[in-house]
Amino acid sequence: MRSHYCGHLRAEHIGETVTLYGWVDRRRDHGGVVFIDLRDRTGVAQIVSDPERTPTSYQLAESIRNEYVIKVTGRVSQRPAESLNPKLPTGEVEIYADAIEILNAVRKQLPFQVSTAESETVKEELRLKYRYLDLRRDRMTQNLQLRHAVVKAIRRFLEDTEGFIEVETPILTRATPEGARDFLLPSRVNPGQWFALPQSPQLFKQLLMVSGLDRYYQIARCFRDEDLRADRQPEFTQLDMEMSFMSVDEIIELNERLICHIFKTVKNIDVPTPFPRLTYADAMNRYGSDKPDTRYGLELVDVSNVVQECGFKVFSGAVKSGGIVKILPIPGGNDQISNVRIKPGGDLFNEATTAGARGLAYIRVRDDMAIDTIGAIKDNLSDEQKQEILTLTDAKPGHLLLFGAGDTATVNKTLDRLRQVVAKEMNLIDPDKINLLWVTEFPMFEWNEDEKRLEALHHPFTSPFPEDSDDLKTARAQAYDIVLNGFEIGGGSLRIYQPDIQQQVFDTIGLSDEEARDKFGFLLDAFEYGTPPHGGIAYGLDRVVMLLAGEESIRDAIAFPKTQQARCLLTNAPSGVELKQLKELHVQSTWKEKK
RNA sequence: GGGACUGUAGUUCAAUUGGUUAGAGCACCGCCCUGUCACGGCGGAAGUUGCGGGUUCGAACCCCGUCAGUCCCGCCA
Repeated sequence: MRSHYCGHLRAEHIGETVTLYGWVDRRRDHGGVVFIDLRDRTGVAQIVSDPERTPTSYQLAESIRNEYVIKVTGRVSQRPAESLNPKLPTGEVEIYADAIEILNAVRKQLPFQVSTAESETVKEELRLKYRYLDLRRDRMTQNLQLRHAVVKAIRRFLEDTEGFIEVETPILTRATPEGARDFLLPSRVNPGQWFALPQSPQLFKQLLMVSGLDRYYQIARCFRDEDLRADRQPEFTQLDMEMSFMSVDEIIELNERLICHIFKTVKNIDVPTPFPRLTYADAMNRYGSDKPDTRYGLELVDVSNVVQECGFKVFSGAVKSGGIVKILPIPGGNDQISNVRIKPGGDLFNEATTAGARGLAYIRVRDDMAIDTIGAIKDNLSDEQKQEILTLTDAKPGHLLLFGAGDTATVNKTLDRLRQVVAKEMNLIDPDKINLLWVTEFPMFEWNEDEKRLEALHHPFTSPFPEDSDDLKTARAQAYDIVLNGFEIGGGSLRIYQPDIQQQVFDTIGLSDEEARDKFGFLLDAFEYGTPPHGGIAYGLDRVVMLLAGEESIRDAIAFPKTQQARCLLTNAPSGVELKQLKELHVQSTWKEKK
């Protein structure tokens, strides 16, 4: 006799006597024959119990109600071709039960139905409160299994074929001055001092390179105390990697093989290599985004040069004050998108203003190539200028051209959003398409207007291009992001390994010597002891799983996620604590309970 | 911190747009049927319309506040 857990029953077991465990989803008793649909993970296994042979089962039929956890012992059989009911499918695997034992009962009325199509639309609030039932649903079970398959593929590839080892790094660590807000934990033993939860194992993995562990990886939990989004959780999992003595090309090549291995193992999909590469400058120019979705076209066209001297102040003024004017050309958009939607109050107009745009100018190309447009363009642009715009955008009859004018960042952001909305609406996205690309040559720094200083775009340990070292402020970083269908799924860089360059970077972002010494002294010290050139990458594992599972929320790739208010509805965390605990931790609560 | 959407029976939704006793499917309970697999038939129970105010002869519907969930902006090296 063999034992099987629910889901392990297969056709090759026919004829065997087995013991099967599982949840009973539904019960039908028909004249003493007990039919139980036993959920397995690939379909429905069926238990048939014949009262003529097994009177105990018949009595059971009277007592089974609702859902139960059961143990069934019986013979695996195949439904015969000459079924009593000709409507029924034949050849199904089912169990002829000798004994059914109830192991545990299920409460009479579940908070929501687990097994019907309707359960797909249950309010998320309920799903999260009863997450253990939600995870019983096939879709969520499959997501967790997919996640496991991804992690397993990663481990197999990195450990067995590439010689990486996994090293765990501390969860209780130091607060970092740059980057996201830290989760802080008071130290009981060290009054007034605080641990921080790691935003990533960044510094530890660099130190591991100093230690000579030249191929490190970790499935690492990371924490960032920022507001949540559909693809952002405060607690998330990275695949974190770091390697010594490898060039950018070598790191990229290894990671392409890793990703191919994951796709092949998990989805049986062959992803062609090498992945396309776009520089940051090209990505911003052509798509207005550093994580463009290149499954469809709709590339942006810069017309700043055409309109910089035109009479329309919004256009010429934007260019003269250092900004740009760009166009999102939409083939067929003339018919698809009405003026109501582009003008104030329309959804596309709102989309644009949400991104920071002041308005949304447009040109419609008629069948005879004449144009319909707003008065300001009609009156203030010369025929030559209009013609040049049509030429640059490769406009054809039926095209709709949407304008963005203003500072570069706002224009790019506006047209990026519009591009995505339009692509979705016009069904330009092939859902089966997998589009992977590298974005490279990021700038080292970005101006932070609020703090009036330069900030590391990636992080302050990223190495600049050696040939750009004359002026670090405008230098490019040896950094790379990997983008899957418009989602940034990972990013990395070659790191700085020379103390003097690290010092220059700290200087550039305005980190004082004392502060640098205080926060990163250990790293600068370590660099004095022969640090190998190294670099690495980190992937957002939850996001990868979300995309592979075809989900639109990262929550569906995580077993126990938080709500947008960063709460766990299952455990109702966070919660208040005893005053005694706060005292031990030398923390005073200033929070007042609302009445 | 800000904007938008949602909240009605266990659950998914409806309620002719302010008008009688707030309805239906599934689930639940009872009886019947019995090779079911979204079984079928008959019957039943089930509601502080998230919560608190207000307007009105009258509120699920309008107004104010509040709570919760979702999406977005800010934020996320």
